[in-house]
Amino acid sequence: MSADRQIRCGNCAVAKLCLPTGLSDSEIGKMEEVAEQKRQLNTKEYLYKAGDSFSGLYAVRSGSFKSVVVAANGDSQITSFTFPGEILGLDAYKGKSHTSYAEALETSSVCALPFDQLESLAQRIPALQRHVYSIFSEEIQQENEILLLLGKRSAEMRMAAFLINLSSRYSQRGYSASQFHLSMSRGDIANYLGLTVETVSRLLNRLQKTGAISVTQRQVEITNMLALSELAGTHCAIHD
Amino acid sequence: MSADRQIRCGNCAVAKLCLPTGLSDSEIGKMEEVAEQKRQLNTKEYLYKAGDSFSGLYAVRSGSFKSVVVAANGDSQITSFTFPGEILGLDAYKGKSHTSYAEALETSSVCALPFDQLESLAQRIPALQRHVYSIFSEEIQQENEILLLLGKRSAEMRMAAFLINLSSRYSQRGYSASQFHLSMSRGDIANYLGLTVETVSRLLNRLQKTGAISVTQRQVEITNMLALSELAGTHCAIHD
DNA sequence: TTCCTTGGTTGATTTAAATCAAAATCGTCG
DNA sequence: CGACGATTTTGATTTAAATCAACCAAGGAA
Repeated sequence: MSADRQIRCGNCAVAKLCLPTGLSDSEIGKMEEVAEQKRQLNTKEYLYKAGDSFSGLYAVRSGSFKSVVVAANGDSQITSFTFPGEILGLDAYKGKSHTSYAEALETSSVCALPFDQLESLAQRIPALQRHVYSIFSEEIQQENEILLLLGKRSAEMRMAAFLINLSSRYSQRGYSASQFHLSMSRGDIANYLGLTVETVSRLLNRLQKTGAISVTQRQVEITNMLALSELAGTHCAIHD
Repeated sequence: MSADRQIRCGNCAVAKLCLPTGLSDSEIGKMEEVAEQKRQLNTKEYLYKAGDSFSGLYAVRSGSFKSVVVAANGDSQITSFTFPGEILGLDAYKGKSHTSYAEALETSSVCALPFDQLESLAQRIPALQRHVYSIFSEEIQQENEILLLLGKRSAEMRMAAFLINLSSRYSQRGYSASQFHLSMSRGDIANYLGLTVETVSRLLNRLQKTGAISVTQRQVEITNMLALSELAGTHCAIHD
């Protein structure tokens, strides 16, 4: 357990994403006391399952996850993919148990942030408090965007928007915006976008034929970002 | 301004929904100091518009609202309907400006909760702090449910689930679970459910023909709740 | 009253994406 | 290595819901 706590937020690669800016060294030290290193997770391992009691939030250090809600009749919907520096488990605070499960898409590691400790630390560090609110608020914003995608967009627009979203998140993390590896299966993409695997496969093919992207298995290269964003309909239409 | 502050949470009909339980009288008093009465809004008036700077949250006292995100190309998606006792404006904390607009669906009134004051009060009243987290967390849970609806459900299932959702929210507020008035237009319902007006109209008609509901203009009566929930697919399928 | 406008319904037709079906490719494990 | 299962692709067919097109009813304004 003591070994588990060897967390150094100060030199963590993703701290700039999961910690508020402008914390003093001593405040970072307090944060490090709260954060616990969780075990590494292998592909398909669960970080938590639906119904698990809520203990706190998780900050992804490496790898990636999918969050899935399951309906009474068994069918499920991926509500988000989570990358390093992003936070998991926000749905569970109310009701004190998880309403979704989180599954590792590849070998991944997380920091556990026990909520009671985070809460009392945030009580004393206003910047942290505000950061916690920001995290919640950002999650809501993101879900609003997906709602827009699922409610109003064609299959092709969804696919294009999805790739652009991934691209910008990778580049935020210092990776290439134009070349990246999909950690999720075609089935996962389909589920997330409210489509079928077949449609996803065909769409990737079509986007490749039009020259917007180039796909080899799970390796994606965006070869024409402008074309892709026009397909996504995310650029401003008022220009002619 | 002084008149505007005549808020009495202590005897507000919806306080049990928007305040945490178990606050002392003096704590309720503090809350009343923070809450400002906002003007009444008429149908189609905006509580806030996209881009408005974030000042705080709003608790609906009476009436109802729709929250709408607008895409770059102009099309819009209703992300939620909000009823008395529920909270509006959660998307805006991060970034300090609203990413959606909120429009009154009927004559409505709200309490404004300036976030900086709410924040510092919550800092001193842990129960309130936890309540604020709960509100955020619940919002995320609700959006997850709609995501499931939009991603995986047929038009009929969406419609049935929508009516059941409204029914349970009305009954929570002490109104009839089986008879209620829709404050939103067919177009709003269609937009929210990712359908067209025509489809919504046809579906309501079909549900009426099967005997699950009875509709006259915006007045709805659920005549067979079991049938409706079977159509919604929300009941547990493991029973035969 | 009559003319508009807005909201809602109904019917015919089209189409995007699902479904059904099969083959190809990949990964991994004995 | 070969074989089995899982994932992905490709093709043919179906279908649920969108689109297109009238039409109707309820208010408001003139």
